[in-house]
Amino acid sequence: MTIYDIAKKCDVSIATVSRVLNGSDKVSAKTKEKILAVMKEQNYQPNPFARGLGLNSMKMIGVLCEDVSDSFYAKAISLIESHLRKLDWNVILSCTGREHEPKAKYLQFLIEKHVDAIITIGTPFNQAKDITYLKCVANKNPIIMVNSYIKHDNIYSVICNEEAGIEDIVGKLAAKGCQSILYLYDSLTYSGKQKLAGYKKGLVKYNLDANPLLQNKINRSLDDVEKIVKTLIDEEIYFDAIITSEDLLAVGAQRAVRQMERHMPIVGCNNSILSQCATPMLTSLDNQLGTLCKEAVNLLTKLMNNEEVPSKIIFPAKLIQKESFVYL
Amino acid sequence: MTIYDIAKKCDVSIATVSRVLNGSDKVSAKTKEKILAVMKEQNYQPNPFARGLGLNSMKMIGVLCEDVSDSFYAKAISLIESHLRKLDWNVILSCTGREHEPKAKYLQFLIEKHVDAIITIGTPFNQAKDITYLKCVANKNPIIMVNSYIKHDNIYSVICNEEAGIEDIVGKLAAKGCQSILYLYDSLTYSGKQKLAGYKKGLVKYNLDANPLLQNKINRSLDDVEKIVKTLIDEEIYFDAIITSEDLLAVGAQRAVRQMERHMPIVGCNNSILSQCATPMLTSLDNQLGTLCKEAVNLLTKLMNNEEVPSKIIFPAKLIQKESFVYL
DNA sequence: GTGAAAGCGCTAACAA
DNA sequence: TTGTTAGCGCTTTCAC
Repeated sequence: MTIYDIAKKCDVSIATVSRVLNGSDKVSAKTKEKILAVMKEQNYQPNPFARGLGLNSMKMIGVLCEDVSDSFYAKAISLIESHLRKLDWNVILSCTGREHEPKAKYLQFLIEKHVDAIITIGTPFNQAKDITYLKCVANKNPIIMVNSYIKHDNIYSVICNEEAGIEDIVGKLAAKGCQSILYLYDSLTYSGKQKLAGYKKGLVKYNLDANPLLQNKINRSLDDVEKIVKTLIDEEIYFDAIITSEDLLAVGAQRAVRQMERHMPIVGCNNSILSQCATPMLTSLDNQLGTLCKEAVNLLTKLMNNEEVPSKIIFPAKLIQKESFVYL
Repeated sequence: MTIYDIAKKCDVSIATVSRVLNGSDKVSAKTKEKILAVMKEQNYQPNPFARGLGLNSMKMIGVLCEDVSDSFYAKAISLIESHLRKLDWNVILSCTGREHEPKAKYLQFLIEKHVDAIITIGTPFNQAKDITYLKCVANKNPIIMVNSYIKHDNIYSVICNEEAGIEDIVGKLAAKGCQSILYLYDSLTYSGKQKLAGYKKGLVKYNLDANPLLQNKINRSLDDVEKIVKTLIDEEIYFDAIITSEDLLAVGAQRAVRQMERHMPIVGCNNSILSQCATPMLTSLDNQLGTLCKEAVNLLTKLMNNEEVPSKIIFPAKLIQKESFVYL
């Protein structure tokens, strides 16, 4: 079933059929109606490749992240996909994995498919070469980064002010009387850097213990985080509160602390389901992923309509206090 | 930069260029080399739409599930994407959501894009109309179901024998002396039905308490599961072990049980990260998702090569015993 | 408001 | 081994 068949059945030219297909107003109501009826009757579906050839678009958006199986990215993709779907856009997925290797190729895969735009979640690109390639891609395709930022033409960012969020938490903990806050993080993505910066700023601002042993970069693993917390306690490094860059780390930290029969406020980040599965439930900094993703799609829509859009949109983070904040 | 430009620069015809593009062996080494060199120099990339038009394929696989933000589906998509990526296939995503409404349209979206095949994860389609449409689609496009089963030509299933897995757990609990096992589940997907059947079979086989009040269908929500468990205890419905169809439910169940100061073995399903985040860590039935996804892609590859493949592949489930199994 | 026809960039059958 | 050419199914310009 092609446009020719429809045209023949309607006694019109393919041009006219094409016009109704593309919603042109230069078709008489009667003709349009007839054509639509036949299309429906024949269950006609335009060939997307042929359409793509002509329009140079198949209405596909490339979505790129490190790892969909991470609950944070998964949530983001879920939100983005559902928003895009409503607007008749399709999502084509590309995951780089967490290995430290060149990742430009994952962008390349999307470019090869001629996606209309690219949305990145988090910071899939960290190496200089990859970032150079990303900028190069941006010259042709709009790129929207959710929770990451690179200054360049045609790259747009929707981010959460996690720096201020963490700094604020430090302040709240200081107000509770905490002096030595342990900070555990697993990576220095854009978001990771913000949070670390917020922690450091907070230490200065509230005049807290700046012992460098209280800042630890570790693997994102329950075992590893439990081990380090226990070691620190064994070695009598004093701390009276914990902030982690990720809920999973907070889960492990809390478990270790309780096994060592200690009590202290513990705060994670992302406000994920993991924070609810821990006992007691973990207080967590919500980076407003829902808002970010919605705005990312919104921004994309505007870009496609050639409207002016800001290159950076920042939302505040929000502390979700749960059980793990009351212990001291 | 098109195939014509490359041809001109190489002083050959577009046919020859096309041949090297498609790895034909009917090109002299010298010509091939020259063409490849120019392609690289010009950074030529074939237009995927034009290619799609000719080959009727853009090497895209539609992946369909209810909800990527669910950790089980997220993991599956992650695995499938990475396997397909290695084979140069792209994933285009379609999520139906969990609302009870017609879902055929989400399949339709993929069909409209002329994907080469469809992989479903879990049971996105449950209503008769949707299943009819799915079967209809199968007449044109191969469909591979991960952890679901529909008998029909061109629909292939890769599943885990969760029925036997659950039945086995019931046996293990009986051996521990449990008499009344509470079973909590949230949905009757294919997998959900298998597990429930396994539970029931187990009750019969091991001659356990068949009180229907011990089988509860509930929402997938921590709050709801906690509520029901507490209510049952309050109402003095006796049970001395819990099995849930999902780790999340087990997390909530365990929390409720402990809050009521009871101890009993608790077992979840999916062996997800959630089971590790709970304290104590939850024993869980692993449905071998990694194996299923790998086999699904493997099967797909064979289908694309017109090799014979079985319509149903079954792997055994595996009980991962963690802390929550030792209490009694 | 409608039609004829020229692309879009590629594949593949057929010729040479 | 290579080239010529006719599609693939659609969009769009230009006439009418």
